[in-house]
Amino acid sequence: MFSIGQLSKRTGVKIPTIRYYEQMGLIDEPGRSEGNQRRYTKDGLSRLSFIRHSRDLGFTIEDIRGLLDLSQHPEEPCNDAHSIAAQHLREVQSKITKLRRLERELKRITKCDAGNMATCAVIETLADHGLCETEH
Amino acid sequence: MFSIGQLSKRTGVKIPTIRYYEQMGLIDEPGRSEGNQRRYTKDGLSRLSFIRHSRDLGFTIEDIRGLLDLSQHPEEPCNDAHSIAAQHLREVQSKITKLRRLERELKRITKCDAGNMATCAVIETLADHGLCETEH
DNA sequence: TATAATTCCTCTAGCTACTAGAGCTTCAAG
DNA sequence: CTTGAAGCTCTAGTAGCTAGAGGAATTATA
Repeated sequence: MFSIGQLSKRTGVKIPTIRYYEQMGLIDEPGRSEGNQRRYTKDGLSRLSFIRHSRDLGFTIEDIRGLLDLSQHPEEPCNDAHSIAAQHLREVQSKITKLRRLERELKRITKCDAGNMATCAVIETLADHGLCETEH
Repeated sequence: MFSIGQLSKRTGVKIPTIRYYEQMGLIDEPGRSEGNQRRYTKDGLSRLSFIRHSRDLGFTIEDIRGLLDLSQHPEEPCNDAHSIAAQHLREVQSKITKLRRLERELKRITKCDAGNMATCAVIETLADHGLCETEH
């Protein structure tokens, strides 16, 4: 049996976040001590680790809800789990693409070495969209 | 003089967002028609374009507040504008790095072709952090 | 066993940057 | 002068937490 603090230390999930997940229905309401404090089992620990790990990989709460459901049915085919992960991969890739475009643009405008605002490439570019090299 | 709708069309910023920026103090309260509707000048238009463009480049509202302030002082040196942009560039680059790690991990786990949940790499990886290839 | 330090409880509100909707008023065209 | 589009204010909701108030329970030390 773990207290919420111990669970937090073992999983790296902050205490208020654990309570938040409980509220969102991602984890079951655990048992309570006589004094009404939460007491977790190993099952609770592994479920929370699953959630933590999924969040690290950037899955949304709703994705995780689905993945958790799916993981409860070991005999079923795992197409659904795959499509959630594959969809997420596409989102990640599209974010990367966008950020790389931003990076290029920011690199370009921060290269400016004008002395003052009036001729500063940063300010000038922001003021005038026409100076951008790429669409965004 | 533009109505809020015209301003919205010219800048691509949605109407409620324009009002939101006003509330946040990013743009000045514009004049009003006799019937209390907002009326914008060219100055308002260029300020909003500046904001729009900055948001496209991923600057936060607070960053933009700073950049707008700086752009009002054309005679001053532009070191501050640069450091805001350079800092933002670093943040973008760090996001890219993280996302690339995620991408690698997601690619790996979605390659799984197990038939069912019990042996599915997606579920298994999420359940057991030890199976990850990289830290995240 | 008494007390002190720590942890835990619930509840509410705040963060970013918007977006949506209700219910009402004004504007512009015909 | 009517009608439909556009505008007004205000409130609340989005994701995923985080912070703080005010109080109760648990654990460690004396």
